[in-house]
Amino acid sequence: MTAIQTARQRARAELTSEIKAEARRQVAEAGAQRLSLRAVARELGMASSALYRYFPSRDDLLTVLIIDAYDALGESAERATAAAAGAGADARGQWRACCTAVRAWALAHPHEYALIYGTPVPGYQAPQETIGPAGRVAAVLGGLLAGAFAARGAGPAGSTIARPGGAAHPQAQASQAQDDGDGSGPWPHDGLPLAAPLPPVLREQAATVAAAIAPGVPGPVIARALIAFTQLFGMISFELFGQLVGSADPADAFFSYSVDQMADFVGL
Amino acid sequence: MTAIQTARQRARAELTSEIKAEARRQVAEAGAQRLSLRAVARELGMASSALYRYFPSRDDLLTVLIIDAYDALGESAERATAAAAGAGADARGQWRACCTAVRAWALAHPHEYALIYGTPVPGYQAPQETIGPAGRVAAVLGGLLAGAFAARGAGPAGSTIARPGGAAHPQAQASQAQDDGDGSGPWPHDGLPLAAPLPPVLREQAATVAAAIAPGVPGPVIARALIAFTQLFGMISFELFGQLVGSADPADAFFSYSVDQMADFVGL
DNA sequence: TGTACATCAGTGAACGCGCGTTCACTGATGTAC
DNA sequence: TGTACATCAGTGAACGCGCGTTCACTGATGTAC
Repeated sequence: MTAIQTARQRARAELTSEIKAEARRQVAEAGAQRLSLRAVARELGMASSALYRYFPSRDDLLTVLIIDAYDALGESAERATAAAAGAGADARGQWRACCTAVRAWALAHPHEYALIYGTPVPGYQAPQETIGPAGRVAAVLGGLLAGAFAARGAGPAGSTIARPGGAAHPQAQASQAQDDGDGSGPWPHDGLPLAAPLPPVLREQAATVAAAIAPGVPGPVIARALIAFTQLFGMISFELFGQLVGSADPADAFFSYSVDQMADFVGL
Repeated sequence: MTAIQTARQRARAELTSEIKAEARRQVAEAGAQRLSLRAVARELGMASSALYRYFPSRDDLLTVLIIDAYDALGESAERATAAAAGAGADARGQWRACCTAVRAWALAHPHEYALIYGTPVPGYQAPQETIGPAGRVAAVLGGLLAGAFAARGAGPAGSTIARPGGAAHPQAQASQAQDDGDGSGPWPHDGLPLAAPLPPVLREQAATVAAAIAPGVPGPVIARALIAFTQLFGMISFELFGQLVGSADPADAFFSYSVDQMADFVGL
């Protein structure tokens, strides 16, 4: 158990990743349900039974691929967001960058996208380990909201990421996560009233989400962010799965427009 | 070819629908990819080869099930909307009824929902016949918008479906489908500016959609309706596919809130 | 009304395929003394 | 440093399964004269 790996350990690590790579290749090419241990083994020039030294079953291999896909998507979103921030983009610009990266990744890896956001494999139960990676995109967007909210709450002096046309409300204070009441606060909603107060159940769910990934953001904004989040993935799924044929296909313009509208919607 | 069916014709019609029913049962229970011609034949007590007298291939049987699923969902949405209208609901109430019916159907028939809105079966190409049934829900919502828009454009006298709190703009006229410019018109947007004019591609796509299912509704409203539409199905898919676990699950409150927000968003 | 023929439903065997997983085994690598 | 033993990777055959589809066939139903 030293830092120096034995030859065996190195070989094992290498083969493990070769198996994953080949499996990923098959999923990318033909979809998750066509993933076959025998085909992977064949391609790697080994007996199919040998794979069982590395993965206890097909489902376990699938789980690893799912985690990898979530991670790849999450990393792509994080990178794009950070790059936008580095280039001086405000919160809205970063939101755009994140959403655009998610779509770009999905278009580039449609079967891997389907693996994580499409129909779940029947009988397959996502294990605990997938939860973290699955939340990375949400964490990025939640972080953006939290950052923007904190900056605005701090007043004009701290409003480096305030939207050019957006009217900050300097009189308000930054709220905490439990301040998820009616959403009246420092948030410029582009004139859109956050009218409907959250029903109790949603209020608590929003508080949980806020505590996890968007501290300080009030409940109604979280609720809207959830709406924007489901819209984002709904739109991408529709595009990939052919549901936009006959309406917004090709979807570039619609996507771009939607992202803008949803950024308005959440108050960025 | 008379109206009177021969015994053969009656038997054929009956068996055809029995096959479909059994196939539907299997899909409902285990998902589309588990649908097996042999299992269907087994359950019906006949040789598997006999099915080929009724359906030329497994894919054709699947296509029929897909069409049936679209039709069942569409009919459910249409019924609920009509019932709401019959009960005196305004356009917004009908919109709610339609969305709620879609979700209810999806929750009651998760595998059939996945069959039509989940990951497409690899290699399967949806044939022309699916297009009509696939558009029924969209047609309902488009019709609601068109009706509401026409009523408001006609002024207060015709505003039988005007929203109680909604401010109609009596000075404006009902626009035609090609009046899809900046969205300034008789539409009360709850203070939300339809600021961003549509880019050319989206503008044309919106005009096509409007011409098909929502005549007279301006482009920006169509674009927002498309956003609401993708949000609706994105949210339902997330709920069914387990993506809301840890945030808005159970999703009843979130769903209801979202429908309200999106009704505001499209100006109902 | 009766007969000859065509149409069609349904059968059962077979083709050819691929899959996940298990198991007893060989031989190489690593480890403890 | 060398030896005895334990660990582990990989093999190849086999189990048991299910699938979609084809084909030659039998026998019943329908039709034309």
